[in-house]
Amino acid sequence: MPSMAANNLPRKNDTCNNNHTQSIEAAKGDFVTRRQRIQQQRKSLPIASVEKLLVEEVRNNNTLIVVGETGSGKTTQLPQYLFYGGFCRDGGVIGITQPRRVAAVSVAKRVAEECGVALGQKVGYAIRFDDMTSASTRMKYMTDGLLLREALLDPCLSKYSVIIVDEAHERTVHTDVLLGLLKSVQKTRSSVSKVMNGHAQNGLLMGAEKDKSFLMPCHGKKLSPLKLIIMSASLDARVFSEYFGSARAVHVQGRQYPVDILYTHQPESDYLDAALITIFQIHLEESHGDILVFLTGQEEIESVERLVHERLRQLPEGNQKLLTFPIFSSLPSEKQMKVFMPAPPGFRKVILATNIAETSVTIPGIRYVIDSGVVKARIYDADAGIESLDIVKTSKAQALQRSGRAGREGPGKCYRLYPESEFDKFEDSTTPEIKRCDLSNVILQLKALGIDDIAGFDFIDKPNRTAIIRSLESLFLLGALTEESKLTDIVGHQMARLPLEPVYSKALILSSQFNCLEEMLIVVAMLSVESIFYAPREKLEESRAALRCFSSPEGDHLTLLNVFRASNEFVVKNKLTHSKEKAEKNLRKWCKDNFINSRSLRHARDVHSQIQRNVEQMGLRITSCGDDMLVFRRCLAASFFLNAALKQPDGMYRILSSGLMVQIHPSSVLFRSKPECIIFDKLVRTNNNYIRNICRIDYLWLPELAPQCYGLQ
DNA sequence: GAGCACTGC
Repeated sequence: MPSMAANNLPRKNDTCNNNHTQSIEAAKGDFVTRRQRIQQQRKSLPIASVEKLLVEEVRNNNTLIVVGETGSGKTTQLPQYLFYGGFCRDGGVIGITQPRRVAAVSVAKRVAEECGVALGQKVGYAIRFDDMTSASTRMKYMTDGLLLREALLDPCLSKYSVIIVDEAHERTVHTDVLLGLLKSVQKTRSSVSKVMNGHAQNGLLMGAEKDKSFLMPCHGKKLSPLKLIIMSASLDARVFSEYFGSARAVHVQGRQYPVDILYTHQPESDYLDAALITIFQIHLEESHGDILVFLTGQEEIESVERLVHERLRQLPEGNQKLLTFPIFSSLPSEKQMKVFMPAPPGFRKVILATNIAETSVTIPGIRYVIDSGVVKARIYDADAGIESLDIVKTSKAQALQRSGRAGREGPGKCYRLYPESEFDKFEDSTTPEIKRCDLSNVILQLKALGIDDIAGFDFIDKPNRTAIIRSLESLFLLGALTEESKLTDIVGHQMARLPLEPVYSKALILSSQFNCLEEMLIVVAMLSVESIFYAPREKLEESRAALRCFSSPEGDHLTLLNVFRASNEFVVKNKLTHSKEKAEKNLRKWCKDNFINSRSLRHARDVHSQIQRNVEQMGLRITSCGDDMLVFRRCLAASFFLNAALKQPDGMYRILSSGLMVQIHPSSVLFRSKPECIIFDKLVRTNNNYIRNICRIDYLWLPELAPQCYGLQ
């Protein structure tokens, strides 16, 4: 194989440096020892002892549950075992799904290195905006959401011989939908291959009669049965095993150092104060090692940070060697990166984190964990149709995950700020997301896959019936579904194809008729990402002044449009005179000066180019309304009519479709001016019912533009 | 007068 020779040579960024001072021979030597070291590490992983068993189990069973704790090596090793076990013969691909992008990328990189191949060849990854795969890719790491999207184009997932769903215990909405889909695909593919193998040549696919929708695209193709592996870190494999018809489960040992769990004797009335006391108790009495504190949000993190600094000043100078680092998702990435820097000699780090540090971010050097026992979680009230962020108790699994963060590099200690009796009352695991979110998108996807009976779909956990009905109604009002709840011919299919929330897709489709698709692409991209503006407490005034430069009296949508256009102008100018790297660096500086989160803006620019390609492929005409913002606002009203609200005498707003009383969020540019009639993007209940991203509209537009909702009866 | 965490062709 010609590629083998190339694969044995060191690659860029590997061991060969670019200035040619190192001889090829020396580089080869380094490379060999590095390869040997990797092979040794692989062999010492707990999973290595069961390689043969696992390959046999997969060969003999179509579905297998693999339970492996942290450090077992399951994610990196199992795909390689199966590859060398012959599961990619005939060109089949092993797909491995992850709930998070970073995991898909970093694991793929590691496995490519272990295999000694360039990333994107035998081993690759695919995530939104970034596809590192090729025709020769046989082990493909990806996000579970991406595989769901792939299923829209190829409902039988025909290129995959094996699909491994990793981190299934997290039970994200994507994982749950994927499990249902895979179960169905597996059934279909078994029946197709049985037929193809000559059991019944009369064309009647009896066993799969129920799954008609999946059969059609598979029909006529010779497909091998799909091997399915569900990997979970939870100790309880029963749920998955039962769901897949008593599938076999294999347990693989983890590799974790012991963590001492300490509880309080009494319940703490104030966990922030308890956290503070515990931080200093560890700092003054325990040996070296960094501290990770789990809190619920930015506000708590910032207040604990202030309190630590205050108390530190009261200590003798020798005891002041303690540094705090906050980390939460909306923190700009430069600041997030600081948690990874080792503390200066003699100093101890305290990391104050949200649950971002539970799974998404692994910080080295942690020996002590302080667990508040609470988390801010999304709750969905299906009856009222409101999402809220509530502080709730963690589950047992979550508490275990948190304490595990202390035992990654050596024995550790976890201080739970609650009594053991309290822990015993925690739920075993966190409620699956599908039971606590809006289902419009899930339903649209399933409908596009030909699954019409949503309530009858074989979910591992059935979503709330009211939530299903509510979403069906709103999809009907948006024109995606017919009265019989079938996907509508053009609009419904177009909406399912766009990787956006249904109401945003609707806005894009409508805007091409209103001649403002250019503006809507920008606004939808900006609404799709995390908060664009960054307002640190210590620079509140400056950040407000920066926002005023962009703000529009018509509302937040047009303000976002102004930000995107200003940034784009800056980018275009910069591209002419600077290298790509320099231009990107300059854009980050521009963002910082304007109190804009550069990560969010970059994300919005990625979404923008993706959905621009999408609408072009659909044949929509991209035209601009120029300065005629009235047209644009009318288009917003025609799309977001379910989110229209009227001002009340007391300054509150009443949502016309539900009657719910809400307030404009203080971050809105219309917080003070309070127009008579508005549409909003999102409603989230925190301390109040807050609506975010507001645009001024005319009340009289509603019966004209959304007669299905506001028409005269 | 205030922002859990992820994610998508």
